[in-house]
Amino acid sequence: MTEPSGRRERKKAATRQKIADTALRLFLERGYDAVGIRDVAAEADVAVTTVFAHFASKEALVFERDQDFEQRLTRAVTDRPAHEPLIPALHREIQALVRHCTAEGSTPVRRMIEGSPALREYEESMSLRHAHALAAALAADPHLCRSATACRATARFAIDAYALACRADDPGATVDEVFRMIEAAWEATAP
Amino acid sequence: MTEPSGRRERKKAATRQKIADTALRLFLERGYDAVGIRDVAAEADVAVTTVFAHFASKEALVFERDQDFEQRLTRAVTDRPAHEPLIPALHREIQALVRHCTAEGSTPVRRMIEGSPALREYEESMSLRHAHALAAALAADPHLCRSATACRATARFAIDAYALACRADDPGATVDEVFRMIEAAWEATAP
DNA sequence: GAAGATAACCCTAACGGTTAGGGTTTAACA
DNA sequence: TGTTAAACCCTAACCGTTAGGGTTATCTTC
Repeated sequence: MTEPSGRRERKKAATRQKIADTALRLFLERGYDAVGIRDVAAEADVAVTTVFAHFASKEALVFERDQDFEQRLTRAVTDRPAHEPLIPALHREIQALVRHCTAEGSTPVRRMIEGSPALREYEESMSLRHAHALAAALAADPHLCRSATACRATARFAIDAYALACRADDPGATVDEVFRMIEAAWEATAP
Repeated sequence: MTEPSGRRERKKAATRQKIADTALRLFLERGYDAVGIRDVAAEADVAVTTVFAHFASKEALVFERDQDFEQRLTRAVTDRPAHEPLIPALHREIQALVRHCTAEGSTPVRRMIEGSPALREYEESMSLRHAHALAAALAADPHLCRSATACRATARFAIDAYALACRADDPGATVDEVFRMIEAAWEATAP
């Protein structure tokens, strides 16, 4: 996003990118479990320790792109036009995120994730973090006078909608249907 | 549950119990991360391979008791009195499960789980499995004519209620509040 | 009761993700 | 220009987990 100015930062970003690209390529070529961290490091021509200096775990190599997920979610709430109701704004953003995750080129990656228990678990734990962040954003919104429980539940429901839709036959329709439920649930908590 | 008849089965069950007890004791004494599988095995006086013959992973040692969770959930749906509405039955069972998980003696275990990312992740992935099973039970119920999406979403919402309540200040009230939302969401899917 | 069959267990060695420790280069900057 | 610190490297290890192959105790069948 932000252009790195110094040579050092540029080189660092290049190294990171090379590792991520190499890893994803090898994973897709040979399968996630059949590729070791040592393979990735060798192919990217860096030391194993360098891989872990850029990525917290082997699984993180796969989800490299999804860093802004959390930010997009919370901003959909905090940056929405004044007086716009919450649920439609959330609905729209989740819809967009689902489209991004079910786009044409993402299919092999999704299949890989679904095929590896470790990756599924990792994705799920990311979702938990996202739900926490979203719940905090909801609780902080001055226009929404709801209990902490209502905020936390709604945040998890929204993440559920995303998770279900990414695996559904008709992702768009799934988001819409689950958000009809979320809308009703949210209304039921009106003070 | 079922009394093992032969000596072999009794000895096997005893070994399993000894491993689980030893593990939980050591974990609580020294902290989950500070205790290795080799420590548990040595203290329980068995081989490391024996530990993994009884438990699929280190994390599974902690959740040894919660095997019937899934069965209780699905049975709350399938075995409920004819014509009893779904949501109250689910509500009641989740309430009971939460009480079980927040009971007096469970506090140190909960603190340990919350303190270890590995355990939190494992618990979350168990929850996913439970949600799958519950969704299947809902989809199979002839009295509930709802879409697969509605069943899956409701199942996840119910699991969310459990997860939120286990970590809440007032677990009972949290279950009640979230189930008011779930009730509304479920009604919104009526055909 | 003796003779297999087999379940439960043991040991050793290894694999793969991950980290600690400590060294070298190179961009950044005073 | 010299100093600092970030990025990187190597080696060796830790830890969860599994494979391979052996020993003992229980079960079963004759």
